[in-house]
Amino acid sequence: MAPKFQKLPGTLDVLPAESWKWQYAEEQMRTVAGLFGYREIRLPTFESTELYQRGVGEGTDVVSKEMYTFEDKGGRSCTLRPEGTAGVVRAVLENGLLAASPLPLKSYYIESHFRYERAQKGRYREHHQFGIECFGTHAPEADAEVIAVADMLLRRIGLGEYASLEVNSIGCPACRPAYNQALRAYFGAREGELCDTCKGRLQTNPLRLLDCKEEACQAIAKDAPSMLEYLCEDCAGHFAAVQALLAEAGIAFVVNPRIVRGLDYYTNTVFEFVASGIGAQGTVCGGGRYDGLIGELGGAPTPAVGFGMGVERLLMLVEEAGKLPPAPDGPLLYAVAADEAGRAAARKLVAGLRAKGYAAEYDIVQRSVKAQMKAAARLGAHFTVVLGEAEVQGGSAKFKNMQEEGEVPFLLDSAAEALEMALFRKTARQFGGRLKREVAPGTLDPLQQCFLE
RNA sequence: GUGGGUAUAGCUCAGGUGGUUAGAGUGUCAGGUUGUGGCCCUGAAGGCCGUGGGUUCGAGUCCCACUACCCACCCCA
Repeated sequence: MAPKFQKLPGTLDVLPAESWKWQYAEEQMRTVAGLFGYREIRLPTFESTELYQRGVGEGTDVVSKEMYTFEDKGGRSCTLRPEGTAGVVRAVLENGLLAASPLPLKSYYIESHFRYERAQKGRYREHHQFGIECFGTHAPEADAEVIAVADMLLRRIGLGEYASLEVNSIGCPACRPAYNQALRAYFGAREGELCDTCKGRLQTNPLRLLDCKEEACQAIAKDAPSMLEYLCEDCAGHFAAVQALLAEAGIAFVVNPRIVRGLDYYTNTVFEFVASGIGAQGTVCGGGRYDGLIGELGGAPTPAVGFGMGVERLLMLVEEAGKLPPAPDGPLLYAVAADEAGRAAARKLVAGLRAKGYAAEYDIVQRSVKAQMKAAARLGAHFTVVLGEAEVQGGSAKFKNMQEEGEVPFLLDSAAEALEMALFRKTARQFGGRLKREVAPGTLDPLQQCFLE
């Protein structure tokens, strides 16, 4: 029975039952970004089409055939952002941030990107990306730091052994032309064996031949001259320094001379974190240096590095690896009402707990006691209490622990405080005294926090 | 843009060679226990079988088109 309205191809619903996974991932992203001093930037979802044409590059697939472009009522050509960097650069320049703030300028974002392409596992038309950008330094330490952010996030989220880092350098305007020349000479000699798209790219962008997935092309590319042999002195030194810094930081990597990025703005360092388990889309995170982009978009030439990380892909990997944390706790109390008097008492008790900052629920569908108990169990409530005429008269009720055995009588007037105490004890047992050292600051709620102090 | 596969209940799926009231499991709701969850039992609700054509006396079943989804290419996160 096809519903009247269905979501558009390549879009995704994140339903209430699983939104906590997204919140968890985003929380980790914000935490790690914060540890490295990156601050959030929030930008418009659409920009002028020209920004992307100039920024990402007319020759890229993203710009030439994947953009959601429309004309608004004022006759402007607008485009739903297909990637994050161009918009960040625009905002940084428009607001004069490079002049007004101390360098480096570090920012991060978590936002939707839109690309019109055929959806498949791990690839969507609207996908979410966590990205960071670091402006104003050409030092290799910046490259290493940007990579370290991605590495730390992947480790914290449980993917340390599942995603591997590949790095490369694609040179700068000083050394790239010579390399392109060498590639043309090498591939040109065997042009007949190349696939059609590669034949075309031979002139326009020979770098991309290295990236072709065609078997025949790969076989040829295997022995192609490496960019690394053509790097100018500056680029070679920079790349060597980046590698040394990564090694020093204990971040494992392999140099893969065949990684090239699909966006035109990259220079020097490029990198990808790749993993298996999300279909054919192995790249969870991709990025690199883009020293030419700011100038291209009208700013004073400024070096920059950054990366983008696919949130959907990240979550797929985390689930695949079985590294998701347990689902969040249910309410502290579900107050079951047996009659009208009990209903009023339940409302009061629940309101009191909520005011203290604890999740608590009662039945708002007027169901039977049994159905309310079922609802409480399904929600994962820690405690239930059945309230009716008798309890209201007597002023006390038995609170049932839903997760262990046992019923405890509490006075209704002080039930909220009693439940707080019960939660204290539970927390104490769960975490024990070593908690302080093992748990990162900010991951505990205020109650757990004060228990520790 | 290209190729392959799929489309039946909220979800996962059965429904040889076309035949009359379309099934299971699970989930939902209710009852068995007139005030107590998880196990068990019973019942109910929930389907113009993706959409539109065609073949046929008759189509969930065969044919065509469309659409969507899945997988892959391309590209990218």
